Amino acid sequence: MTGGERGIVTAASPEAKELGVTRSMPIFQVRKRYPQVIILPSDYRMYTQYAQRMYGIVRRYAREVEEYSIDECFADLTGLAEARGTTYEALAREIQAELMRSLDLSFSVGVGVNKCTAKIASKWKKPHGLTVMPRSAIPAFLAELPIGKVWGIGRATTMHLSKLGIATALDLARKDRAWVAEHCDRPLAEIYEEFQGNFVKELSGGGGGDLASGWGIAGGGRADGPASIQRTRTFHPVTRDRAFLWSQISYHVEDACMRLRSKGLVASQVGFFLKTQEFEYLRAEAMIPDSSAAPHEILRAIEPVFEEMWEKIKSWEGVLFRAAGISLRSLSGDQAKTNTGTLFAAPVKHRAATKLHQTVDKLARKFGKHSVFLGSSFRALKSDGDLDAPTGTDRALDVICLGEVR
DNA sequence: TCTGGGGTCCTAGGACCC
DNA sequence: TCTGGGGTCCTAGGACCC
Repeated sequence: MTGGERGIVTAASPEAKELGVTRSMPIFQVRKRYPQVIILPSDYRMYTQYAQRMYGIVRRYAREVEEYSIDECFADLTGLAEARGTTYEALAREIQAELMRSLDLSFSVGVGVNKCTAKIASKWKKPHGLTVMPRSAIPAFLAELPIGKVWGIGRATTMHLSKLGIATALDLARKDRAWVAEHCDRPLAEIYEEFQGNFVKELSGGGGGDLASGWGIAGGGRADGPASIQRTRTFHPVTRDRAFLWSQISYHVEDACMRLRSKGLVASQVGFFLKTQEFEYLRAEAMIPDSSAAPHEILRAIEPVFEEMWEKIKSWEGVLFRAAGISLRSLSGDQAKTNTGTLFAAPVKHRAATKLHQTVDKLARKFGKHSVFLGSSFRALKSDGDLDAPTGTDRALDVICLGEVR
């Protein structure tokens, strides 16, 4: 199983699952109850490389491939079996064999007439299963499937449906459209349509769909770039130390900006939140003047809003926080990369900032992520264990703008 | 299930306008 | 404005996924 670096299980092998290891189980519990389980840190860079190779192989067969997650993709095979004078099952088997041969990993493959049924089919037999669900066989599969196991139906919807007497996927599929219109929201209505054998959920990036595959672990990314970049972290013990919380936010902003720059993007909106001990969220948003990927500019935008939130918090006795996070939204390509900036931006200053961040990014690659950071992030890094408090042998220079440099 | 982190999409209702 | 009706846009937050 993996997740050793985080303290909870990220992914577990079939053997570990067999023993009783589940996702998000605390590592200390695994150690105690199943000492024979091998615990590894997650290696997302490696998984990402494998995922890219997986997409590449599937693309050799299908014209349309959606990179759904770090370990799954959807592929549109429409028409391909006929064109090759074979069956969809044989075609799927060929792709699966090629994946296993090239990557030396196990793959589960499902074939269906739309994404929903293909997803069900791909999970039907694991690991290295291959399941074909023709339109005529859909009801037989759905009859055995608890509604809560369907892709897109979570706890809340399961509860809602259970009150309406729906227990299996087939119970839902058997309803008529008038009933669906009355009791279901759009996502659920789409699932219903796919249960009828219709093709409703497009592959992202266009096309149609026929095959889903999945395997144990593995990093993907949308072709059209992310819609948001988030950073969050839980800390313990819980706290209501303002400086500490601000430092967490600063740290996350820096981190997210680094990611942003590595993708050549800038953000024009930022949201942040504090999560209380009781799992309640306090959220706020700010606009970033002149879309930016510079942490100090984004922090400047957040600061007054944070201040406002803090005024409220001050009056709440005994409220403690367990996590903080930020989210960069409204992302777009960095214009400064292609021209000299907007009419009203200050081009000289902007270039200077770009140069500064190129240097920061270079240092991060060379010496590690947080070799240079904003002074406001210092406390978060310290608590992180990434960094010890300054000692006699360390040097800490206070540099304007950058903060502390060690 | 005492509960991690990084994402996406949908929707109710407020703000604003005519 | 002792005051109707309807449209669009935006945002906060819910729900879900891996």
